[in-house]
Amino acid sequence: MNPSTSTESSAASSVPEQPKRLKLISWNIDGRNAENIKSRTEGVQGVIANEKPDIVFFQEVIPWSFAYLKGVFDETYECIAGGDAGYFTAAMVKKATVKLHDFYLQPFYSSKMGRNLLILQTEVTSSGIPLLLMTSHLESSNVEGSERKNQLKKAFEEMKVADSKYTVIFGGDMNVRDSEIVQIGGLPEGISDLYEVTGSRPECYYTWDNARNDNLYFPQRVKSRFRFDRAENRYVLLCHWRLDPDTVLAHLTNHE
Amino acid sequence: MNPSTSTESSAASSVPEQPKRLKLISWNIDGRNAENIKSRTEGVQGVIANEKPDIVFFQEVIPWSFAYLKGVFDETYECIAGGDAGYFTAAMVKKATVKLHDFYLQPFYSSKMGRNLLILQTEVTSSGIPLLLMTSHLESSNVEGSERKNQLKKAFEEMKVADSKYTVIFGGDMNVRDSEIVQIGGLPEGISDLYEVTGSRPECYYTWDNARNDNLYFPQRVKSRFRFDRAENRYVLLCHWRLDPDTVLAHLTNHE
DNA sequence: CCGTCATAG
DNA sequence: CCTATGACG
Ligand SMILES: [Mg+2]
Ligand SMILES: [Mg+2]
Repeated sequence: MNPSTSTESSAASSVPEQPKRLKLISWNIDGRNAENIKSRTEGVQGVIANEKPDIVFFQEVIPWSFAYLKGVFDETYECIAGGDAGYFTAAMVKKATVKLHDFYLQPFYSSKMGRNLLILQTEVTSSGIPLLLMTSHLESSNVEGSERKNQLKKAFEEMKVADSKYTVIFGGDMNVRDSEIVQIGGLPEGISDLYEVTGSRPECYYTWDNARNDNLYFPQRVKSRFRFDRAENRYVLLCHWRLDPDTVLAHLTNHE
Repeated sequence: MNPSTSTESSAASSVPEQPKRLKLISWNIDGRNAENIKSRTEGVQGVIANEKPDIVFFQEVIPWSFAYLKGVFDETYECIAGGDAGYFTAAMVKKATVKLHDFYLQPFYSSKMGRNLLILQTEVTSSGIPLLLMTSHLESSNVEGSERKNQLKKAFEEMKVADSKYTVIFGGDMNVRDSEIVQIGGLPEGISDLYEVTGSRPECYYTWDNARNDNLYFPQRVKSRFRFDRAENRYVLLCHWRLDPDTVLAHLTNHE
């Protein structure tokens, strides 16, 4: 059991006075699956408590698990939910290091699954660096590729039009295939993928691996795996990232 | 009603003494549809008689229509069938201009639809230019993309390994999407697409258009269209092609 | 939230 | 030989 994307950043050399690091975790905690939801959520709590990330992006929290995690972390983190029924995204920012100024939702109007974009306007407290945080759980399943590509384009558009003061981080469960990125014309100018900019290390590639995670069982001879969970970055000042392969264990997220 | 791909070539300038032109037609004549099969096949006959192509690639001939067309054109064309049951491909080469030396089939072993590759070893009579002609009707339907891509790769391989004396033309109903070409890594080095090398004229793009051809009716609000029919070329001497938009009318092939 | 297949529109 | 949906492995 592990979050699917865990990264750390350091500030660019133009702000050398305090090489501040930020730790980011993105994690689909499989709220669509009721099985062991209590113990799995306790496991999530344990990882967050150990890792002490500055920023957390969740997908598939449910009302119960959001209340639980907010109950645990309310003193140390701002906890923001992207919905209040079914399953939805959430974001947590560590009060000690990141100042939350505002947050809002951008709906995906043609989503059949109630998906949206959760956006937080924040600031790195120590340096004053403005940070726009975005997370989403894009339309699931291969057959919804067309809707998903539209959602991804809208998210990229949101990154591009953000105030130029912001370093923008868009991370989450994008359910996206590499071929779909090609089909929408690749990443827009100025936006980079954290897996790629950290050297495309093979051990960090798969974030959803049906051979390593039995949370969802499909009776296939050859198991499927994808890089569904990603983080895209429009950087202004924060730019050195490191991807942690141990916490990129294939959505290991879902299962305890 | 029109063939989907009609092209003419002229010899490269290195053989200037006789700027020989060749006319090629590729045409899926919709033998999977029994409706009006007789009158539609007579329509095919009429177009071939008018256009007098040097080379014809057919897909979806059936035993009856092959016998009919061979009966009509046997004196002026070599008529080769790629099968003898159900529906299959066929090729015709005009005896007056193209010499047929041999022909053979390459099976697609994992085809669920009995598809294969029909290959003719020929020679342009006037110039002696060796010409390898290949046609196929690659696996149909969107969901068979994986099988179809394998078939296409095998066909490209066949083009690449052909004796270097040959100019190779592979034309037919490839049922292929542009994205699938990208997924197999694009056209191999040395192979070019006749639509592209003739300037990618938009009026020649769609060869299967459900809005312009009611042979197959689907109750969709927005009709689909694709460039299913293509011709790929590994040229040695023949290299100047012209695509005829009037005969590229969207598989108009199928319907009279 | 996989890949494959069948069916309806 | 389209797209959308749902069942099944
Ligand atoms: Mg899930
Ligand atoms: Mg057909």
